[in-house]
Amino acid sequence: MKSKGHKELPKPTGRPLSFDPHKALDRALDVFWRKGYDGSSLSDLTKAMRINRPSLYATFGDKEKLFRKVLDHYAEGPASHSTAALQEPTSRAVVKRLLHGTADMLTSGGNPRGCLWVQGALACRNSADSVRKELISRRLGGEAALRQRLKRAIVEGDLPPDANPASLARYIAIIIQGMSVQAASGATRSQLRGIIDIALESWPSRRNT
Amino acid sequence: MKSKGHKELPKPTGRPLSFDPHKALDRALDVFWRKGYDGSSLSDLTKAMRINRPSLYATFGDKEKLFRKVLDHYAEGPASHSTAALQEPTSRAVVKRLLHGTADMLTSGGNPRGCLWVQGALACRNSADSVRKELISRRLGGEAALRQRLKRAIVEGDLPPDANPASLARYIAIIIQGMSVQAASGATRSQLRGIIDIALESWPSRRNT
DNA sequence: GTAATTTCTTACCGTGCGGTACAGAATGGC
DNA sequence: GCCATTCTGTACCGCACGGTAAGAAATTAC
Repeated sequence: MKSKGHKELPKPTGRPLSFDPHKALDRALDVFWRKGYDGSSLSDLTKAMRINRPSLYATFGDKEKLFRKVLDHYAEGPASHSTAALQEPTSRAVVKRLLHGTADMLTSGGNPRGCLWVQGALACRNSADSVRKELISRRLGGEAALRQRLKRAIVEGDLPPDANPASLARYIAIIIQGMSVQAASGATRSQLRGIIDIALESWPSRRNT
Repeated sequence: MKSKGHKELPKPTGRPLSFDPHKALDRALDVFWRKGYDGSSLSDLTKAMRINRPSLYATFGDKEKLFRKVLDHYAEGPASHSTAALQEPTSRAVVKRLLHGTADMLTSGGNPRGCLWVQGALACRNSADSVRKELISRRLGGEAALRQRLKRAIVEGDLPPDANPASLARYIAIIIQGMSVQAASGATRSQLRGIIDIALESWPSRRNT
């Protein structure tokens, strides 16, 4: 590998791209989100992205690499609330924002129903096994980040010292993933909010934040 | 349709079946459970069922009809705890048995990880749209049964009169479906039990059952 | 035995899949 | 102009899919 310069735009010779890769990724996200990994065929993708098949291959690699890039795009876009929520001051505020942000995203009119991380992971055929593992690892990663945040909350006195960060984080993860399934079944935003209220009743906290 | 006798075994002429349809259904359940609807090919199925393809077609109809029969088989077998749990005397006992029964099933060594109703419903391609709807309807049916049971609990004074049966049933459904996703991600039985303990802390009840 | 009936075996059909070869079109360098 | 370089469009490849036609094999009825 050569050392790359600061932002070297190395005189792009040759025929220029006729599409915006960022927009194309957006449209690919929409397809994968709606249909899952296996359910999205290359024809679906190229049609939505308004790109020919060899262009897709040249720009993004094969289908699986495109999917991974879409996952990054998803984490930075529609799912960005899940990382942003960790910065709330108290654990209760973190969890509250996490759950409400998820419920809003799951039932936003412009988005497909459900969560890409959950939709894509299940019911994939064997050939997509690495994709399944990737999604599992991303879900576990989010859960681990929350667990770390809850540990900090204990140190800060925000959660009681005998609280179990691992179980609590897993509990929240289950709520999120369950809401995703419910949203795919047609649950409305207010219904999800009703569930969040119940789920938060058992949240341990020293303050009534 | 002619009126059928009590157990008429109407002298089966012709070549007899060389397999047990019940066992074959068992093996088909295993395949669908592990791989989902779309992920299970006819070759996977016939290989596991030890049946030739035309035999499958003659006995069970096409792939979708076989899947529906497998769903019934699943409801009567591995998932039978979910209907049995409704007969517990108190709402708390119902929910407790429901959740623990699910956790046990999800992490039973002999079973595939996860829940057939959840695994199969998501990430299916368009062609299997009717299958997706069938699974959604079965999940909503289970939720409705629990809701009715909780309404009865209010009448019986087992739940406070201001409890919301619809939200509570949905809350439990979310826990179940979330556990299914977690089990597919590798969660262990004791981890799931830890979550159940947290989830039940917010359960309203007049007795400490 | 022979006919009738039902199941089993093999081999195949059309379709859509993910991925690619190849030639033509659009740019920069000179 | 004219080359090198890069992208686009079409048409194709091998493969696995769900589903089926046709005849051989196994049983009962008589």
